[in-house]
Amino acid sequence: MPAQDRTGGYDRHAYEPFAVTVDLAVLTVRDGVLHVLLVERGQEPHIGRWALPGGFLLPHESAETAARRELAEETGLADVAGPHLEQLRTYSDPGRDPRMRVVSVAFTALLPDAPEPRGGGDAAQARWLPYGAPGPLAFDHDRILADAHDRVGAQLEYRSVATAFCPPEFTLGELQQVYETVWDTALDRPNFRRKVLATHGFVEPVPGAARLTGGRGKPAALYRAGTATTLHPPLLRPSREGRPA
Amino acid sequence: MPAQDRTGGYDRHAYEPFAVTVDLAVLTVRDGVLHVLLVERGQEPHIGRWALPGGFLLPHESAETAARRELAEETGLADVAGPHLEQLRTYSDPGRDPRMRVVSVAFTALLPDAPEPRGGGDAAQARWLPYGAPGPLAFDHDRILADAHDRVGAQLEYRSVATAFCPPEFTLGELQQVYETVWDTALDRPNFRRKVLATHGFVEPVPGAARLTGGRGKPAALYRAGTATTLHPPLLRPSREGRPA
DNA sequence: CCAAAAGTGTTTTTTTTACACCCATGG
DNA sequence: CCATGGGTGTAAAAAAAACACTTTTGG
Repeated sequence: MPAQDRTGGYDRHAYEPFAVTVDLAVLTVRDGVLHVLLVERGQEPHIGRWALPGGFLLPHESAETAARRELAEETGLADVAGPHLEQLRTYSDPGRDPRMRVVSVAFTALLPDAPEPRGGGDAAQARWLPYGAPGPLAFDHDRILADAHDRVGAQLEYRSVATAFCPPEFTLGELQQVYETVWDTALDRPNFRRKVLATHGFVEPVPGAARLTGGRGKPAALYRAGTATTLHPPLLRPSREGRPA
Repeated sequence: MPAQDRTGGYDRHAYEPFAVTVDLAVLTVRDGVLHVLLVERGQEPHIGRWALPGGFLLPHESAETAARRELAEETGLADVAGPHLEQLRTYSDPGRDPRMRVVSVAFTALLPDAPEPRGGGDAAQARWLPYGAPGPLAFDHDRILADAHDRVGAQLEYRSVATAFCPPEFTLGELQQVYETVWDTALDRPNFRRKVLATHGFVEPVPGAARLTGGRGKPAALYRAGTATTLHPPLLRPSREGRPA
């Protein structure tokens, strides 16, 4: 809620000030492996550990604006439309930063392929690392990253976010690889194709265009992201009911 | 992210302080109508308008703790387990409060039936109002409330949140009414019943218990919320493809 | 006996799955 | 001509939808 009190007048001392930051879980799929953009910490606490990129909100920025700015600084991307960026949740446990009270708004960003980040300025150099590879991250970033992965996995079912992992023009094989990578499941190609094409507004064909993938095989038709944001019907993840633990 | 900088040392002036609050979208279903818990504002800005309940974070509180405390204060409930409470998203546009910079973490709370709120202390009296009935709310609360409604509607499909609208023991008819109210759609009773019972962990029967609903008709068997948090398979909302706008 | 609400059964339709098969390309 | 990846067809199985019908209660 905006500033408000229940005792009558407006009281400037009714609140405590907090530092507000954004954290970014930036994901991409590279050769069938999920990668995360991480920064190595240069000072205590957690010096030498990997951390999610992020930074403070400037006085007149919304969290969304700050997240997009940080993303541009960290990756060196000057994208016009910009990558897919979405709020994940806010982490506010006292003690999540030992130095001070910090409330952090976490975002998930999805990027096509993996342009190696060019340090865009004063920012510490960020690097793509395979998801799960770097040991424990700094602060509560393991938790944030796990939440981001869960959320993206769930969103693939009913939102058209998978195309955010793909370049502007992509093949259905590439789209399928996104699903298989994030879900860590193999999918039946004919059935995947049919579902995607039946889900209207998900993808639209680029007439006549085709591209060879992997150097061999029949060139694949190209598609662009459609206008839909939600998938009707959804593309449900295969159930893992009778599966070995 | 926790406090961090890119320029070397730790700089206490690298950030601006913000006021951090929580806002609550508290929902219940009463007689087949969705109701929201609202507070009438007693001072400027937006004096006399309805607003979502909420308040400031205390220095050593997480947003979740603050939300639960505010909910208890506002409703007078002293629930042990407490109602279903879940983070919605964070609203941080500069200018959302004309007086100062306020970042607000919004929550959705779901309650069974509608205990009329008893003012639990110094809090302004809160009231249940039908969803959509009160004109424009204060600040950006219309947006927050709409987001909450969207989210809950979507969650009914793949999460077991519907039981949070029901008392500890409920009939399948009551559960169905939750779906019908939030989705604003009629559902086929036999099919609904089958789906709910097939979704394992959603509900479990209370052996031998039954209750008369509406004074007439066959007494309905009672159920409790199951242990599942996600629904397998999901209970998909009927598609509105060929529907009149 | 009637109305109302719960609960069961069954047929039809649609969707999903599994898998066989054909196509186009590079080496 | 074979390996590789793209693309189509189809029959069997499963799931969803539609709707008739039975049960149990209060009046």
